[in-house]
Amino acid sequence: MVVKRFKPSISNHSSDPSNRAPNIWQVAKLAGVGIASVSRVLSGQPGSSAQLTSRVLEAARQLGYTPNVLAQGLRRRSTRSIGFVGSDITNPLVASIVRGAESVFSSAGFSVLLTNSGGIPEVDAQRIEVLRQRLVDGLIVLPALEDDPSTLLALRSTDTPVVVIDRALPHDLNVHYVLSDHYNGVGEAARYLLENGHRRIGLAVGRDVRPSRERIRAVMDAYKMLGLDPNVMVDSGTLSAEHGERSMERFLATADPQTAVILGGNQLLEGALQTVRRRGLRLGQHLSLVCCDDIPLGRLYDPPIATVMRDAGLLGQRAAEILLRQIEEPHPTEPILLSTWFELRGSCSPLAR
Amino acid sequence: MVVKRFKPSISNHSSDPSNRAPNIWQVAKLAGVGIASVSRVLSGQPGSSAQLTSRVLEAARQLGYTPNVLAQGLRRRSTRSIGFVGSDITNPLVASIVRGAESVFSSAGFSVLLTNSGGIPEVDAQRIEVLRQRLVDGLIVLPALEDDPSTLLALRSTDTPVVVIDRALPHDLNVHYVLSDHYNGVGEAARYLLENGHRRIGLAVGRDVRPSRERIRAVMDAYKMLGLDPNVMVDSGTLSAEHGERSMERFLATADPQTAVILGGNQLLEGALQTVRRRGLRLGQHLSLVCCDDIPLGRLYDPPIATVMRDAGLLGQRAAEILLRQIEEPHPTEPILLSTWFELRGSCSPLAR
DNA sequence: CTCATCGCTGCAGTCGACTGCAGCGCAAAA
DNA sequence: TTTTGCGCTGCAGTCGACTGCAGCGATGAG
Repeated sequence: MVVKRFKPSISNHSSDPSNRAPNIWQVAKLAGVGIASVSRVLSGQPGSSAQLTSRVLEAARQLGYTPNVLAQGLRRRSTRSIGFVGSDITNPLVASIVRGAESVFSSAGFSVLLTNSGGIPEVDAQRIEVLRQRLVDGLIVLPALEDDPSTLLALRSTDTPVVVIDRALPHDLNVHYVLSDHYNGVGEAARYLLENGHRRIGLAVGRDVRPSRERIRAVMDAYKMLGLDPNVMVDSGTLSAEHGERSMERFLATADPQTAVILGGNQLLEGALQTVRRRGLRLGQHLSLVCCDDIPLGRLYDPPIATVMRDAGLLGQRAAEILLRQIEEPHPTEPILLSTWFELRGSCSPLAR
Repeated sequence: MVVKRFKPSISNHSSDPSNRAPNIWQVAKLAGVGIASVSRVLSGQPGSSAQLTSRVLEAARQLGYTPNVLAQGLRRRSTRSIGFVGSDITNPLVASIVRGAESVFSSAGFSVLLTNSGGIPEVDAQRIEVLRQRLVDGLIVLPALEDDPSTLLALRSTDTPVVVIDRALPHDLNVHYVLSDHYNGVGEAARYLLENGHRRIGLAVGRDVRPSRERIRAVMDAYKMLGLDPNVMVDSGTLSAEHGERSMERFLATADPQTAVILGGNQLLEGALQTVRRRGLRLGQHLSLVCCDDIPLGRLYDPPIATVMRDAGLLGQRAAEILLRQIEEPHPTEPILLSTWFELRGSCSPLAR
């Protein structure tokens, strides 16, 4: 007798059984069919007559039944959820990535667990661990550092597929990559500057992660490509307004000040502009400025900020697509490289001389 | 014999049992104690000797055991997860709210399921339904509309606590509120404008939701407060750059153009500035502009954009705190009202005349 | 009339943790 | 020595869905 399940529970468990969500047994009873049949119909398995199918669906509809995802997950060993680990959703770039990924996931019936690490590697690690415990079916990560032991350990002890965005982790990690081709866009920008007379370029970058390295390499190579001796002042730090402000000061405070500056990250822009304003400089006149990653008002700033653009939403979408494919069936993949491009705007101009 | 659990399974279930995560039985075996004791120790229930406790903890540590959240959730009827329903994480305001909420939740051991509706009420409803099926312990919602039947139906059929941010839903809904005091901040702004000679104020707002209504009321009341006849041109629509652009055109295209404009939402700013630029106007000179909700570059724009500010992160934090308290024990609450304030910047100035 | 086939049912075990209960061993108190 | 009590164990049932298996009734073919 299955009915025993519904006699008053011995346990003093919290909620009143009467207002509990309907379960599969109630559907089976109402439809006058077996539990196995309900399960098979609702999971879309073949081998049920049309009549059986419609009776089950009707009963489920009447009761407003939806399978309990916990029980389902326990049995099926999958939660149809994925975890996102990023520094800070407040960064428009990260927000766009999440947005792009979430739209792909939600149409595939997956939910996204969002976490923020504040750019602290240990927190990255801790969040990855939490998501592992939550049995997510996959992870999208944008770690603060590429070689932090705790982060790497956490990633290694995860056995779900992982897609890493815009970072290059040690080769022994079994992860998949979606990367931006910073080299290309920043190269374009640097070549524009060099071809227009600039010779001293300041480059502010974040910590030692792939985007920073690629940007440095791109600027260096631009000099070489044009047969010039590289003369780049690189200032690295953590991406923040303060760093932008400090870098800009450093670039301008030398005996031979830089005539052009490339900011490797939109978080630097606010601080850099602060300095520009404080010094009473006019962009595109006294100084050429390029920023990496678009910012809403960048195009409307006076002058508009020349920018190395990329499609952040696409980054998230691609990551989601790869992850879904990996969840379906794991297999090795080549890193995906998405383009960036230089958009010339008023903050950049030929060197007046 | 509990051991039978570990003989080769009859079912052809997918994953190899050998690399499965350890379960409570394995911990009990290794520690040489009973399952019940392991459970009690790990759930922090009293009545275990220090020795038992340490043996259990040691065994759990050795195996790298963490309780299976699905099994736990199934039994305990709670997932320690909450759902966030918002229009678009790409909006910096929403991002800050999520960030604020997430930090509170994660330190309480809760995870956040993020969804985006794109501002479409039916999608709001669908997302709420998905989250209900996922058995979230609570919801934070920022619905696109206040009276959409599908959204309201979805909210009504949810039996977890709900916190609504910046919206006023029908009274019969059993939800909790965290609101911004738009009336105050916009009122300040309007009074500043009126006291400085402006008489024709354009007000662009979003759809008919609480913030829009409060902003309209605030501007109207500002006129009355100063003994003036309200002369406000209100243009409502969906918050977007296009709407900002159109509104601004309308405000300026009349025989008696508005001399000051208040934008009820930062998404309008980009479009509005577009129009300003196209018409060759100088803010703070030919036209005074106030924007609601700060934008990163707003302060550095030339001229800086006067803004009705609010602490969006706090909005999220408060919502999270209320929700956690409701999850612990449901009880009625008063709406929480968080302040907004007017920050005068260069885009606003006394009417030259 | 018999036998095979088809469509379905009911059973029972499984996923992993939780918990009320009976009971046991040991130690201290009576 | 008996009693009491504490700390713990083992059992079994529970949460809800899934699934392999045996089997049953109806149908149609031989």
